[in-house]
Amino acid sequence: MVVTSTKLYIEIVKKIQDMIQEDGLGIGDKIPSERELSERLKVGRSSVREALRALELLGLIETRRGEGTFIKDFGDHQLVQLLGPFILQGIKKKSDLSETKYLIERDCITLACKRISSTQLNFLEEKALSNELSIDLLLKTLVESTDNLLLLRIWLVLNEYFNVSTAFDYKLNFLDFNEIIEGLKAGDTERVLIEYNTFAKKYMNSRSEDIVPSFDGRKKI
Amino acid sequence: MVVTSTKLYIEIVKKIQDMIQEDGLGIGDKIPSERELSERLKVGRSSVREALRALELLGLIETRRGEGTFIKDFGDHQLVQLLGPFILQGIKKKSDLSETKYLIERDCITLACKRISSTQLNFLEEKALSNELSIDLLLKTLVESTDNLLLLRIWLVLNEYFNVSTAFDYKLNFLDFNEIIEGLKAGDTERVLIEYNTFAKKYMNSRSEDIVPSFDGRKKI
DNA sequence: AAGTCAACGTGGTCAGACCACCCATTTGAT
DNA sequence: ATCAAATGGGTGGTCTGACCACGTTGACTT
Repeated sequence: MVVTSTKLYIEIVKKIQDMIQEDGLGIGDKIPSERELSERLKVGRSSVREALRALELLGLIETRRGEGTFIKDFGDHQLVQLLGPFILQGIKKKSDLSETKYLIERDCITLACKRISSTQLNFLEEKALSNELSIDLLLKTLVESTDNLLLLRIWLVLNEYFNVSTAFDYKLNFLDFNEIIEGLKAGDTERVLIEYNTFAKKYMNSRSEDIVPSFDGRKKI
Repeated sequence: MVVTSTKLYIEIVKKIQDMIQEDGLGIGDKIPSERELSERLKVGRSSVREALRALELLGLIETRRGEGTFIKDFGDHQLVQLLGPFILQGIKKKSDLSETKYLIERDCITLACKRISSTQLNFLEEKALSNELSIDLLLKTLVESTDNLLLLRIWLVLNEYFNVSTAFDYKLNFLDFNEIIEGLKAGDTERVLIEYNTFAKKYMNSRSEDIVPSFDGRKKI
């Protein structure tokens, strides 16, 4: 038998990803059945299943009993739901998460001030008026407006992790949202960031003094 | 048979988590073998394995063939490693990659100026003197100095893909490195960033005017 | 033509087998 | 008595085949 130093199911995950790419499959498409994958890749079905479970946890596929396995729109994974009890242990890591999230959001806001489209601005205004604008939706729209798909995907993962690992339900009122939207309209980065910091600081538990003061302490240099 | 609406392996994950908590197991401890879990939970071993794969993916456990399964320090998730190829898949615009890499590096440099240790500074100085300091090594050290494991993992993935997808072999000489190291010593963020920008600009092909001018054009506000 | 239902394909699960590996113990030679 | 080699048991890693539960499809009935 072939010697495999790395775990087989990891290899299978990669092969399936390659297969998807080669066959040009997209969101919603059906991938080969477990039995067919097992045959094509010449591995046991149980190994294929372990690989599929991994992909499922990552939110890349969706399995429907009796139907098959389908490529899913990237997003809501099971993943984080399972972490609940455990995540409380790694305090140090939790700050890693919030810190990283903060940094990326700040970058995205800076970009958004230059790149956001009028369509997206109108969308935000409408949502704010009808009181349907949440912080999550605002941030997501801003990250999207950077027109950087990679940045968006990273943020989606971070945000999902963050939402299940933290009890952060801070709310902004209409005036806060309006201030941000007006800042975006004017392309005034500082104005938007100052408003953003008012609530972002609240979840930046530790070490925040290293990064947040980019405005408060800006003058000190 | 009992009707199970949710997937069995999800249930098993929860039960294992409960079991760990009840037994008061901590980091490094060994959890029951797959066969024993299968017996105690009255489920098939393959189902237990699917649950363990999930926990492994989340970085909560570590399996060692011939030894057993052990509770791991929550942190270095396999997650980002597996997510890497996926996140980057379908990123058509290479500029997304370089832009994201740039933003994260700039954030890390800002943090590094406050957090880098004297040990790390000495390391950089030695490497620079012996002409063994590459841009990659410099950046990696700076990212590490942020003491943010998540940030490090994201950067590692980005850098890896950047290096294979781009022919960027710009070199810095000793004086350039020295300028950066001196800036780090003094905690002078701007000084380091200005030097960093001199070569970072070179791989920021498009849209760079949106982000790079944070120093060049800073005065315009 | 519209409705019914049986066969098929799918994922979900189980049981048992064998392998590769680690480790502690026993065994053997020196 | 000492120490190295062989052994045996326990563990995760993988494969196979079987059965179940569910959705779809298409031929059959009405």
